[in-house]
Formats: sequence, structure tokens, C-alpha cells
Amino acid sequence: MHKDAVNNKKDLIETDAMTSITIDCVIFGFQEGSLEILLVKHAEGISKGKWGLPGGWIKKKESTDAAAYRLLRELTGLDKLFLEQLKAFGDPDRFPLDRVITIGYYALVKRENYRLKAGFTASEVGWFKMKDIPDLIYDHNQILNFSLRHLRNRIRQAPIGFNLLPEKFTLLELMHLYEEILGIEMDKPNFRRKILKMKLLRDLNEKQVGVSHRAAKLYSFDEKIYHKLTEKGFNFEF
Amino acid sequence: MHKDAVNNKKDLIETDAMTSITIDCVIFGFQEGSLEILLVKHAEGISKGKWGLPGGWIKKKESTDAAAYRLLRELTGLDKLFLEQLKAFGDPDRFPLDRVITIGYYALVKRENYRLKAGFTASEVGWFKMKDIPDLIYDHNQILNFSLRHLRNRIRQAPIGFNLLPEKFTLLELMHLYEEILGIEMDKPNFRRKILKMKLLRDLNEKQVGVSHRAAKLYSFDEKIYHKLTEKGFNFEF
DNA sequence: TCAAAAGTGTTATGATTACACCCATGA
DNA sequence: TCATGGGTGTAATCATAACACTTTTGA
Repeated sequence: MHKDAVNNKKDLIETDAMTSITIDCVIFGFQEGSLEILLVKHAEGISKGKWGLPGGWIKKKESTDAAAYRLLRELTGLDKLFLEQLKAFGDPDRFPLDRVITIGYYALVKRENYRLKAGFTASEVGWFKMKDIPDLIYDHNQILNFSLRHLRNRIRQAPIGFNLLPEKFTLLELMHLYEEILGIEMDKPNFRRKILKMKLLRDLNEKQVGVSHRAAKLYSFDEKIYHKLTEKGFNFEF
Repeated sequence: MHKDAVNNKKDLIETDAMTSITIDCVIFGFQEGSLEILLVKHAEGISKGKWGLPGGWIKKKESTDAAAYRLLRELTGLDKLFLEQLKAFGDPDRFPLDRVITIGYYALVKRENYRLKAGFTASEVGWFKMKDIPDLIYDHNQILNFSLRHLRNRIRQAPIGFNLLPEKFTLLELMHLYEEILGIEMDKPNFRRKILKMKLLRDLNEKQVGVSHRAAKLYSFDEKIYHKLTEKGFNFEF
């Protein structure tokens, strides 16, 4: 978890972590049609009681990517998730006590897989819908806004949206994901045709069960198909 | 200029700069139809004689963006140029002597404006065509490759290519810029129509002089027009 | 007059959009 | 049987690509 720098400088030196540079991570989830973010409440230090992005320090012998993966694993228990760097945030006043540059990451998780690690109680960690995001510590609102703009671009250039959905999903669920993230309404028939024509989806020959309407076909996204297509010059553009 | 970390640690503390974190910058120029990169030769330290990206340290009270601007000004004397952050490069072994994370930037300069600052002789600084890039210090080849991939994406999403051209240019010069950066051939009539339909260019009612063929109209890119269009929901997509 | 690049016109093809409509299923 | 979402069809419009062609100018 993110802690205040000055409190822990001695710790850091002893635990062999980098000083003056941290990782902060925007973790996106998708539940009941809403895009959500995982936030943590700070239990100590100058920003006690305020919510912020999960973050932490980078070990001396660890890449920044590995540090971000480690932090996510410590927080969520998930090993396999989508993670990419956003950029470094380097305003000299972003952190009030000292000069600390942070490297922003964003992750996409399947909520079905997500379990909070023991040691984190409900009051310390929580999912927030976009419209309910509170005032966050330091420049974390700014990092969050950047990550959302970035996600909106990325989701139209590369097939990464699937990382937010369960393994098996319907075409309409996928469309609702795009509508929610991009903040637009889409046409169902046109969406179906467009996404199917890309041939990125594996038809599972399965149907929804227990729904009170005609059951929809289930699909999964197969990374292997995508790589085969990109090698041939295919380019995902939504 | 970029120096070896350990040699200068004492200097750094005295000059109030951040330790363990640097800036490196890929400076793109466009000359005679070729995309070029500005490299500097290291005069001292463990990588003496090798070429690398221009870079340097971040002052304690200076944002990373401001540090990058300062380094470019020191190197080129240019005040106004296009500059954007790429990302942080944080492999633990990227720098052989110590753990140093670097924040990569890329800049686009108009070669017509460019003058080397006094103090840099021709042997210390040079423009290299893409196909002539030598082995660079540390992970600088990796940063360079990343920046080129990034530029290829960015130039198709936002009208930033103009920053590589003179203030006044012809449509064919603009097309050749796109062809060179993207590594593709384009159709002249179609390119003309597409770019003109966007209404991003200001028709200067001027023509080329001294060319041994029909003189082409000159255009300039007007950021004000672009901002007015983006406010209305216009989106540059090439 | 010729080479070289400027610039216009035309047509085929494919993508996008908007919207009407039928199908399957549980409550 | 009705509501709900699943799924197909179709026609208009727009963007793209390929390429033939005319225009202007200095050497």
C-alpha cells in the first residue's frame, strides 16, 4: 500500500527500495454495466482517512513493471492480469512532503476472478463507480483522469476490453462495455457485424442459461487468433 | 549532456538534482525527405566515444517536463518545440553502474530553426538517418525504437507532423513526410483531397519560387483552426 | 518541347449508418 | 401472451483506392 514517504525513509533504505520514486496503479473493473476503479484508504500518515490509488515502492533490483505486478499481486492476489504503464508523473509539488516522482500504471481485471487478499478489510479497499470517485490524495485524481482518457484511446486501437469481461461473454455484453467506457450509444446490429467480421472471437457453441429471454451465444477472445491476424497485417481499429 | 552517474553523484547533491532518475530525449528532424535523430557523443566516463540520446538530470524543484525543455534548450537553443513524454524506462540493469530509471521524451523540431549551441562541435553532436543509427549506450536503442513506434501511431491520430516541416510547405512535402515516417507509399490525388477536406490548413495564397516545374501552393498549419475544430468534436484520424 | 511535379475527374468498392423486422424464451 | 433481448435484412450514404488525365513551369 501507498505510505507517506518521510515516515518510511529509514525502512526503505533497510528494505533496499528506490527513494523518490513510486508506482501508482489505476485498477479498472467492470460490474453490472459500470466501469469501476479500485481505491485504498490510507490508514496512517498525513493523508489518513483519504482514498487514493494503490501504489508502493520499487525495489532496487526489480524493474518498474515487475514492481507494479508485485503490488497488484499483494493487493488482489491475482497473478494474471492486464497491466500497462501510463507515464511518469513528475510535478515537483505533487507530493507535499518531499520530491517524489511516480510512475502510473493501469490494470484491467476480470471481476469474476477478483478476491481481496486477507488483511484488507472492506473499509480499507473498495470499488468506486466513475461518477462516485471522491477527492483523492496528492495528484491521484489527475492520474485517474489521464488513465481514463488513455483507456478510451487504447480500447479502440487494440482488443484489450476483453480483459474486463468474464472468460465467456455475449456480443451485447461486449457492446455495453464499449458503450460504458466510451460514453456513447451504439447500434446493436451494426456492432455485431463489425466485431464478427474481424474474426477475433471464438464461437464457443454455448448459450446463456437462466436468462428470461432468448439465450445469447457465448464467445471468448482468443489471443492466439489475434496474434495470427496481426502477423498477417491485421489492425484492430474500432 | 548525459554523463555517467557515479562520476557525478557529488556534483548532483551540490547542484540539487534528483538522484537515480534521468531524462532522455529522442529529437526527430526531417531533412531532404529523411527522418533523422539527434545524437550526442559521450566525451567522458565508461561510455566514452559512444553515441547516445541527449539527456540529463532533473532538478529538485523542476517538473520532469520542465527538465526536458531545459535540456533541449541547452542543447539546441530552441525555445519553442514540440515535446511529449514517452514513458519511464525502468529495467534494473539498463544502466550498468547504478540503478537509474529514465523518463523518455520525444521532440519534433523544424530543421530550418535549428542551430547547434556554441560549445558543441560537429564531432560531439550529429543528425543520423534512421538507417544509419549506430549501437547506442545503455538501452538507448530500445528507447529509440519505442519512440519511432510511438511517433507512427501519434502522427496518425493528431496533427503533429507539421512540427517537422517548415512554417510554409506544399501538400506533396507533407505527403512525403507521412510516407517516410509510416514507411508506406501514398496516392497523391487522394492524399490532397483527404487533407484538404479536413480544413486544417491555411491557404497562404503563395507559391513556391525557383522550382523547375509548376510551382505548388504553400500552406501552413494553424493550431487555432485545429483547436476550433476539436472543440466541435472533430477528430484527426489519418 | 520535354521533364517533372501540380492539380482535377471518374469510377468501383467497401465501410458505416439508420432502421425495420422476425425469433426464442421465461415469467 | 407479452416483455426482453437475440439476431437478420436492406438501402442510403460516405470514405477509400486506383488510375487516367490536364495544367503549369523552368531548363
